[in-house]
Amino acid sequence: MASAPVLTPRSQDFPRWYQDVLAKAELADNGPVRGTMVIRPYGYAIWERIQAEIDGRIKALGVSNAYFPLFIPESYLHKEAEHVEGFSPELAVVTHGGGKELEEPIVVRPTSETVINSYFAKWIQSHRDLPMLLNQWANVVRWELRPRLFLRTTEFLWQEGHTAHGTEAEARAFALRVLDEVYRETMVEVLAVPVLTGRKTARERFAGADTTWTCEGMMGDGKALQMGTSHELGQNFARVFDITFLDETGAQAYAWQTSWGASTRLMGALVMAHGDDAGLRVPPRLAPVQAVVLVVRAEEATVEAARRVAAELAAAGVRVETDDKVDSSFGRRVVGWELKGVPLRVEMGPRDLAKGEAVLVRRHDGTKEPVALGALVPAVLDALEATQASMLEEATAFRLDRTVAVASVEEAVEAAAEGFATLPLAALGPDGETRANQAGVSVRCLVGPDGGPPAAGEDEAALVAVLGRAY
RNA sequence: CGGGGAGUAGCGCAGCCUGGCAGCGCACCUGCUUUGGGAGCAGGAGGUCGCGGGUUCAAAUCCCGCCUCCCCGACCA
Repeated sequence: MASAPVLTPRSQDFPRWYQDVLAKAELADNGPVRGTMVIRPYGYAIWERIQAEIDGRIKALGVSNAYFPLFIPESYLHKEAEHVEGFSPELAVVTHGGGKELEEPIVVRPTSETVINSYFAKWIQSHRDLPMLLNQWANVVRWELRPRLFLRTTEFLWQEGHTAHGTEAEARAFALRVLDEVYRETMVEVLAVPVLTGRKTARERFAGADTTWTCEGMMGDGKALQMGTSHELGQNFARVFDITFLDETGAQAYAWQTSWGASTRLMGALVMAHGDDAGLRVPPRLAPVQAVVLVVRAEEATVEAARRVAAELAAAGVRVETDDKVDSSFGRRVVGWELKGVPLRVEMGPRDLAKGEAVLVRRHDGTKEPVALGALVPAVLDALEATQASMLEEATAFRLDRTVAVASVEEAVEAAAEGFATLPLAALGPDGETRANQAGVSVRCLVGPDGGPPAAGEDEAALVAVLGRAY
């Protein structure tokens, strides 16, 4: 029974396909105010899983969660020159409260360096107070010119980590640990997105940072997405917020700081890195629902058997749901679960039961296999593992296939139409970045000769620039 | 902010040129038959035609002004 495609085909119109997926997988809707977003229950369930994975890794580094206010005195933003310059154009400012005009305008946080550091100044007195390692889960507001659900919304959810250290070396090491052990690991191991990690150029780095480290993913259309950043703030904020401490020798010193964040943009990355023409595909380690037990027909024995199977799977640690909504047709329900990207379906009908089997269907590649009921639990566990691995392999192969080593900016611009271009930093030259930018291509990050983040003291001439079009 | 599209039922659209009962597909409700890849038939419900003004006996349609959304670009997590 042929029918119209469920979604706009990805190859036909990628942005349209993206929006179709968000709508039909019930991830998000536009909010009533331009650029705002409603995250629907299924989308939020995925976000909560992302949060849990990131939060656990943050805490493993010894960081504690805290919460700072949404409102920031405007004057705070002005203390750090580059910071205010970077964020001023996109601030939402509150000028009235309680029916009266405010004496000092209040800014809705675009990020929280300023408030948090004003408290760090209070809390840090001695080298014994260091390192101070805090994180908060919060919403922030940036008045973006061109909003796009999950990728660039006026209000978005994220975590922002803020730390203070006694030495530059310690701060740098911490920023890099976050980049690797929190972000890269979550993105690669959980989201199955093989991100590149590297350093931002001066032009691309965070407003107020000395160095910005980034995770860059390749989306299904070959464009790059910045999925998380970790900044070395040097002593820039310490100087303006007066974060000083007495070191072991009794000398007064400014703290060295980092900040780092990852946001609901990761939801966009998930869709664009793994989605296909049938909808979303969620990697098993991330999926809020890893398997759905699908009752084909409404027969009592089938429903009972399905419930039993679901209970066994749940007992084995699988996040499982039972679909016995047989007042919808089988085909409709299948399409619904495919749109949502649930990794596995266990289909159970009277024919299967007669044989003592169920049909195990993998969303990742569409393969179906009959499995004896007694062997279902291990089969599901295996299929989840295999799917996770295949998704990462597939995304990695895609990125490699779309990455070209080039020798000039012109070649890089050409290659960026399809994906990434790698260009020796020496060949980029002093004005190469500008020329690439004019062609709609940016330097996503600088990597060392081995492809990872450049090591401390690495010869700049040996670095490689990764260029691409970006979201 | 520059360029390009579009606002008509929950979603997708036709109608507009040439003014004359506001329509189609999907979704929704009821009933029956169905259910192994978006079921079929029958009967229903649902509308400030983006907003404001103007022309006219009469405006979704013509005129003026405004607003919003989407896509491409510059900015960004």
